[in-house]
Amino acid sequence: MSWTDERVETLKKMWADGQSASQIAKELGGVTRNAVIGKVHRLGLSNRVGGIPGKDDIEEEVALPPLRPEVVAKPGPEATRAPEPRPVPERPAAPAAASPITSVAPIPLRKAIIPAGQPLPPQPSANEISPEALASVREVEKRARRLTLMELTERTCKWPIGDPATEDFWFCGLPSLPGKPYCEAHVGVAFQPMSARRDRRR
DNA sequence: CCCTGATTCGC
DNA sequence: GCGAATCAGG
Repeated sequence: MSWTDERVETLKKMWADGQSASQIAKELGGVTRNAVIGKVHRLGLSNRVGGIPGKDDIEEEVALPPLRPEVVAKPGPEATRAPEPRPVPERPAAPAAASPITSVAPIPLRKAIIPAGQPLPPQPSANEISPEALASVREVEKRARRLTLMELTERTCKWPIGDPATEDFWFCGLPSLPGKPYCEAHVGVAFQPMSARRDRRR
């Protein structure tokens, strides 16, 4: 595979959108994440500064020695770094999600987290969940890995637990079922046959 | 162990 | 220019 204009386009778009190199590599196909990263650097759209700059952006080598004017005015053949104040792709500040059990808030997990085609975490009311599944879920949640949003991968359960408005919030994080966004227990409450829902519903 | 981006360097 | 290998880190 080669970097056709179209593929580069996809790369740029996804990178700007905050997708990881490996995700982009999967999407494109025929390339590894290394290839993607390499290309990203060559394209000069590397430093994908996204969130809080942290503290120090100025580094020793460039910032320390006050150069004389003539020295400064004469950049080498390869001294052009695009100052480019890039617009930061909006970050999902915090998922305005709530526990599926205790609340009915929507969950804006963006596509960067949930693979295409996956349904968003449902918000079943308590009376739509079988007592068995409910008990099972609560048991599992005690053993949840308590991952943060950033720690989620395609293989971790993305079921939100707790109140996102507080520190008392995390994601299940247990191994997700292959092809599913949740672990076994959470899949149990997330995916229910229509018939079962109808029977249980009032 | 899963993952992330960054860098190097032979091709 | 390309990207595998490697590095450094969460």
